[in-house]
Amino acid sequence: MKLTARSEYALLALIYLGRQPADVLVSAETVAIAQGIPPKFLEQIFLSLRRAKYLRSTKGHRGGYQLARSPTEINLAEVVRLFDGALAPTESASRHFYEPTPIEKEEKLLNLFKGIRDWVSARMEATTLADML
Amino acid sequence: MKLTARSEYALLALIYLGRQPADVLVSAETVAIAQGIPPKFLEQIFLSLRRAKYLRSTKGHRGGYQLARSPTEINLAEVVRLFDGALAPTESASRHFYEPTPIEKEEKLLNLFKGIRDWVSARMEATTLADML
DNA sequence: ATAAAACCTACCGATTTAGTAGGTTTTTCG
DNA sequence: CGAAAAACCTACTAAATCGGTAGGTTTTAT
Repeated sequence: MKLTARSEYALLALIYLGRQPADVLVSAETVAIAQGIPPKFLEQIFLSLRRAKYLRSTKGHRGGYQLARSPTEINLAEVVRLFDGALAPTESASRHFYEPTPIEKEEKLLNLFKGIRDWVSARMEATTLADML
Repeated sequence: MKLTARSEYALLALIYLGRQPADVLVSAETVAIAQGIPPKFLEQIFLSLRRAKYLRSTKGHRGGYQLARSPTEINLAEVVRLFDGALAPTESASRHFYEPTPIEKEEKLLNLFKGIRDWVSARMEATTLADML
């Protein structure tokens, strides 16, 4: 029931970048210091964010990062999923894969958790980076 | 964003016990087999559930467990918290305790997560074991 | 040429998780 | 009375995950 530091940091960094004018490049180092994130750790996170097309990067001296999409087109659910995987409160698979997993036989419990997952997903999908600026 | 096996198993076991007539004793072993839970692991879980007053136990031959409260008086939020701790999606403390943690400076983000936590809590507090039977 | 930046991969220590193991006590039943 | 069945309790452990760190390489502006 908890986010990892990775997704928290990713969100904080995206928020910071979202506040910059669209054409400005900011180094990972700068963002790290501004948001209180371990610099080398943020580098890794930015690598993932770039590969997932949330960021564009420019190499070399005076290079840096900028958002690759408008803040209104980045929803928080996607970002969190990128780092933490599914938003569901129960796995209900992976282990016990050979036979119907115990919880899956308890329909009401399963539906409760599905309902929660759906609500949380919907809530976070409806929230964009723009809402956080 | 995920429950541990402990709370899943606890819920499954409670559901099973909730389905028994109120005065029947069931051994941990029986519940374990019925719900597909590793028996010795379930023993530990039952120990916690008894200490937290969800279960009553009777020792010795023909002994076993039974619910200590009516299914309508056991809400799922409490059970999950017993094993997994708080339901909040972000810790936002513990680390960084010396200075205002980065996420706490981002009010909007923080409020989003508080809102989610509150909704999930409310939902699970409103759901009782009786609803799962 | 140098410095600043992104890029990339490997590693690592601590914590948490999901159990197992192995005993002790208590109680009922034959 | 003795055996079996049950709860009780504590310690251990193997594996995964988490939160980083380290240390290099490549690219580019100045």
